[in-house]
Amino acid sequence: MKNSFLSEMTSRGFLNQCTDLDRLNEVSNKKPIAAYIGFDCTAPSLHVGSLMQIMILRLLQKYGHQPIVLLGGGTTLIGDPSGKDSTRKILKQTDIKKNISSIKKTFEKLLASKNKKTKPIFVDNYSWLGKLKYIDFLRDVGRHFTINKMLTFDSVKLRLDREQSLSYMEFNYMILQAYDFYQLFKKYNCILQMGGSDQWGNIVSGVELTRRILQKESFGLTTPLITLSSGTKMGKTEKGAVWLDKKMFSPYDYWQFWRNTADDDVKKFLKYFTEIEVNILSNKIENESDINKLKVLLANEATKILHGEKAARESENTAKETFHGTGISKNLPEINISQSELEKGINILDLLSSNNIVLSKSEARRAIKGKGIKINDELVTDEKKIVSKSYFKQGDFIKISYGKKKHFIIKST
RNA sequence: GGAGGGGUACCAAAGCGGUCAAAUGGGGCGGGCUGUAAACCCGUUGACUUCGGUCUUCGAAAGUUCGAAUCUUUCCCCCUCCA
Repeated sequence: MKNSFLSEMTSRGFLNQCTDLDRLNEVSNKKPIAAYIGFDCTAPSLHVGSLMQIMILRLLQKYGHQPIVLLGGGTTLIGDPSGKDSTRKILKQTDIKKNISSIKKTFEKLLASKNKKTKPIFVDNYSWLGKLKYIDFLRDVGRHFTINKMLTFDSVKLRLDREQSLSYMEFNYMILQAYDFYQLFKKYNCILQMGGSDQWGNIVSGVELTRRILQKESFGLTTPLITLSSGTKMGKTEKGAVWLDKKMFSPYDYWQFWRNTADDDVKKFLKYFTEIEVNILSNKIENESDINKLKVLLANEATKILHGEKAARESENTAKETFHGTGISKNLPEINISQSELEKGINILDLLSSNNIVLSKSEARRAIKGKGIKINDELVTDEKKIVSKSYFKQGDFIKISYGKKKHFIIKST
């Protein structure tokens, strides 16, 4: 296979299943295509769970194809049952709208928009789903779906097998998603839908629907499920989900997330989440005996893609200073405390709890008992300790640490 | 519609009148070891505390009792079997 979109998809390990790989390769090598991936809008930000899909959109652009980003303003109202044990909470439309505009900003950072031919097209499926007329829809679209077949899809079958309820509303999800594909095919000549492996059923439905209504060929492709060596789901940290929006998850935390990748996942992640050429990458992996250097490489590259080169560099420096050097990085999260309060002195428990370093005073007490709190790298043993101006190191800040990885800087205002 | 089983902390699951802020396991957090890994070991895991205690919690509400997660009544919700 020559150097093409699909060849790189393969070499990076993004390929799980495709409706017709050879034919798609042929078509996509002949001329640029438009391809879409849909995203749920259940939260104001995407998280790393969607990152692989985003990397694929970038890859499309790299090879001159056009990505279509479908933000599911309509389908999020329903809730995709795929891969879920139970029905999710139903969101209000106003919240979904807010989520969409917030998520869109992230995409605008991640996808290049200079080149007219490859700049992303954003669509919200509410614009057509919201207009559907029930009877017409049943006649035009519903007739192409048989219950017999729908019952065989994993998203449905798994629920039924586990005796979890599946509402009629959710049962319709795959039809709506299929309809999305059909609409995008008509509007933008979009011939390919991609998604995670749990989307296979929904995607195939779309390919079939397009064929039945328009007698046109289209393709579906899924990515593998990311499995961690620990067996847990990717993207959870002590801080919760790893969000892509820096307001919800700071660039430094993001960098740390990648830096803390398990040994067995590093090589895989380098392929997935960096854009280093595959052969160069294999070379690096082979010649590097220190796995921690690879983790730093991963963290730098991944952070660069999302937050930019500067943020990546700063994060690396912050990490170096906090974990290796004796210095204190000014990039750590800051806590501002008024001059007058500092003059008076603040009890350590209050300081910790009122600045969200810990959730309660009880937790603060526990942390101190368990040797988890340090001020300027000195262990705090007395929960009655008063923090005042005299702790200011190098003149203008105090470093306060909870455990080995959570550090804060206190400044006076 | 009929019969039965159940709702306990982040999750799973014990407890079935006082010794229960609630066994145990998982997860989380902290410490040790190390490489900011993994595995392993230790501690901790409702809130407030002058460290004596105090307050709020076992689906919801009301009641019995000196005393309730545990007993009674009503309500809500889940599940299993039969129709």
